[in-house]
Amino acid sequence: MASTKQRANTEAVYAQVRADVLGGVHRPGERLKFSALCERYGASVSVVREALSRLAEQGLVVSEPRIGFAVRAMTVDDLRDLTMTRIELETLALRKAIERGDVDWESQIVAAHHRLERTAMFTDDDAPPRVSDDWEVAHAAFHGSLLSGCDSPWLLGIATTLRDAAEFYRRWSQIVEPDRDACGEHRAILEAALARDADLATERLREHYQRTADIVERGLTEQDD
Amino acid sequence: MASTKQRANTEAVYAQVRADVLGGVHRPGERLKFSALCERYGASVSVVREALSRLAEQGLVVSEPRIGFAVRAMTVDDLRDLTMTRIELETLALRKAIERGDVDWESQIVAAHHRLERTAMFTDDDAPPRVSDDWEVAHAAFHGSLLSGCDSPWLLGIATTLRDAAEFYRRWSQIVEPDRDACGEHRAILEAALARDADLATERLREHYQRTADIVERGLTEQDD
DNA sequence: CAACGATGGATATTCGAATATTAGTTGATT
DNA sequence: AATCAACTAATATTCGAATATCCATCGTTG
Repeated sequence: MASTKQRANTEAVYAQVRADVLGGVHRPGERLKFSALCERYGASVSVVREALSRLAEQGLVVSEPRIGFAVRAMTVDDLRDLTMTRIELETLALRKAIERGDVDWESQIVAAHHRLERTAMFTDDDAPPRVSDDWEVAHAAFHGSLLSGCDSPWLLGIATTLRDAAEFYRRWSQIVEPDRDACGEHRAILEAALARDADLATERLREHYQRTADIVERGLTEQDD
Repeated sequence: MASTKQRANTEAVYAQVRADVLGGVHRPGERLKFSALCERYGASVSVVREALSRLAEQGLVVSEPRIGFAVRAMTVDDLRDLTMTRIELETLALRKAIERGDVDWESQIVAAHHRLERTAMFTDDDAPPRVSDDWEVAHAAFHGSLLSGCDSPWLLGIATTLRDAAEFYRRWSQIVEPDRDACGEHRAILEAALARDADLATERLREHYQRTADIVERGLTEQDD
């Protein structure tokens, strides 16, 4: 916002580029040129390069040495692999969370779900109804809180990486599915988790993710750009 | 090899720093100063910085903004979490590999195992017997090949990250365990995989990793530095 | 006409100096 | 003697210019 020529710091630029890739500012497959990015983020090549190489390390952008960086491309195969891996991993984490989670964890997931339920899913100002940023944040927070009880930094770290990749896909297939009761699905997962029914909770989580992936895949093959 | 003042390229420096961290050149917890690294690798700060930030992204080194980088510290808690996560994940991958793997995969694991079996485990030139680099490479290749049949880039990528972290621990607790029959353990895993017995193979893999982790943990608490 | 090589513009990569930050030390004040 | 501020040395961070590489275009040669 401030147009003052302040020194940019890597962490901020990194976070912004990441948010922009996740948020759909840069299209999948699009090349990310230094000149353009430096201007956009008001930083020098060094800090932009560091941000991009970190993002490349986590797979959100790809790096072709001596050629440049580009936003990760989306393919059906990759989406399926990602979905499968994510389901398996989160199943594992959720199971542990249900087994180990204490009252603190229960409070957290109840709170996160409440916030999600009370956040409007769509923007009402934009002409084409779009999923609101607030909802995306609350949604990620709810799913994150579910796993947080598993008490395994490694598992949580991996799950976060996979969630980011999945969010990237979701953003680009904003097919409005009016029939779908996402709210009810979340509530059902929450209830099973609170009831400490690991089999039921993980099965509901699996269906939830699979359903989303199917919608995304349909959108992907239809537009087919 | 040529000591000529050629331009260093990031990829090479990254690979070398990574190998040195994994190989034990830099001690756990040790600070990584730019001046020293630039000299050691004959590169400028930019390329060293990029290498370190990528390594930080995958958790092998830690970054404290404005303070510097340091090699990841080792703790018993982290080791246990890592081991558990790795076992769960590789179990998943191995199960899929056994289910989906074709003759090509079978050939690969047989070949990798043969090489491992024929590689000397210890160096005979060094005064204190140390696990040889060749064996480390062959060992990583064997375990990698076991999972390679699972046909899931995401799963394989995560497994590689975890394997690197585990290797880091292993390097620093080179307790010679003369009684252990590592060779036999590998053969047993191979045989179960070839027999397509997923339950047996994953159980043997789990025991194999758990045994290693226990040894590492013992070394960790004993030296206690 | 096809294949190959040269040329120039666009772009990524690397460098080293300039700048900002931290941490340790000295010296002054209470 | 203890506390804190100012200074200094060590170090990380950022910048923009210099360099190397890629890619498309055009001309040359067989």
